[in-house]
Amino acid sequence: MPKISAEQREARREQILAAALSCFSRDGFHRTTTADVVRESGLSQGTLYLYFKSKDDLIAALADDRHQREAALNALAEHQEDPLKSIHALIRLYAGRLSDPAQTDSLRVGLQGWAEALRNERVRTGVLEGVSSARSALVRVIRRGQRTGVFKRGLDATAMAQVLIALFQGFVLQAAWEPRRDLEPCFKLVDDLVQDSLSCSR
Amino acid sequence: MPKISAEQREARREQILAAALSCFSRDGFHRTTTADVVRESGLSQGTLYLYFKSKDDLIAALADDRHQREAALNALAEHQEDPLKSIHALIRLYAGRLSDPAQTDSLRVGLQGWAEALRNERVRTGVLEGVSSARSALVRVIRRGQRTGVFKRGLDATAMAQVLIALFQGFVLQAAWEPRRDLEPCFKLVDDLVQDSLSCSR
DNA sequence: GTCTATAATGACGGAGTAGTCAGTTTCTAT
DNA sequence: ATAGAAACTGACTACTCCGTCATTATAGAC
Repeated sequence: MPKISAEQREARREQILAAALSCFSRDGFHRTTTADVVRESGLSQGTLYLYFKSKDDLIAALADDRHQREAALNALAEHQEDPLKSIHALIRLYAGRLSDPAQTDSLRVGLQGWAEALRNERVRTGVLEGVSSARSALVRVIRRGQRTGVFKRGLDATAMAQVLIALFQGFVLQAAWEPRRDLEPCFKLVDDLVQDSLSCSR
Repeated sequence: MPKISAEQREARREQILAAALSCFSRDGFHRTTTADVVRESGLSQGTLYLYFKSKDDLIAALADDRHQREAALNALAEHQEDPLKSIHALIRLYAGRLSDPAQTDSLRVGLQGWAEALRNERVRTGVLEGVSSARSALVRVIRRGQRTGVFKRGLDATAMAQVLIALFQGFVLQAAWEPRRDLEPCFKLVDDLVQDSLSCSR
């Protein structure tokens, strides 16, 4: 029989992941040593390897966690009645994340992950799946708006979704580089642009 | 007296930088060893250190190079007469870069650099200066358009510039992750959106 | 309390890497 | 030719880091 409960086990895991997030945010994946993570977590070298197969596995686990959370968020915003409200809700949601000091570590590590996606197949798959599912969600919202006559018909929904995603990704970069920078005017402008370009009511 | 001319010296330097770009694109900054760069360049371990102080210095030099080139590009597009044409030219310029197979290494390494900017002060400064100068260039173009009455007056030029930059940055990510993906519909859409939201002619 | 399986520990080995430097080659001036 | 300086070489060093494993600690069964 297990010496610790499943909850305790999960808590240990989270403890390591939290330590790793903090270290990775500070020093990046590659300049962070497993010893750093161990020190930050308060555990021991060996224990790390009871919970993760390798350092790469730890990185991938962080990425998985992140994408799971993101998917949940996106799903949340999608289920508004008014399609225009859905999109505005998404914009507000991301705007909030970018300016929330509690999420800077996550932002910074996310950016590291984007670079890592170029070489690490598992991270790459996660990122692309994340983008792709966000895109389909947006496309569904836009198409629904077009069907119900709230949005202009002529618009290329896929392209529009992709543009919105690129926009958010760019803001993530800028927020990660300069947490102080106020992106609020930009979000305001995007709100207006979306209104103008999507909505039939001018 | 020097044994080789300044041109030869510069050529050697470029030779190393080219090798580094190729290696970094393939394996990332941190999984690339100096031995890799040396092998790819056809020189020797010691020679690398005759041209660069350290591996970090090599990375920073690549970043500097890049930003120099980018600044030149931006300046080029800025000096169109018609402000709207300036912006469209910039869009086409970036669109071209993203789909040019000869530039994938540069794209991929650029993304690495964006992550590196979080920790490496010199890279960070370069990136921020690059963004900032692109932004001011865009702002100048937009303001000029507003003065001459081609663009809507009410618009927040700074926010608009920042939005455009975020957009491009997002496209860079997507192009780096999926070189196959056709972003053309997106650029088309951006063209139209810019037209709609900036221009007074509808 | 004792026994056993599970969990945790941390010192260590082996692999790999950045940067150096004593020696070699090559260019130029004379 | 030859000297001497500049450029180049590559084996080597000192160091770091990941992952292991023999050992120790601990929780629960009885």
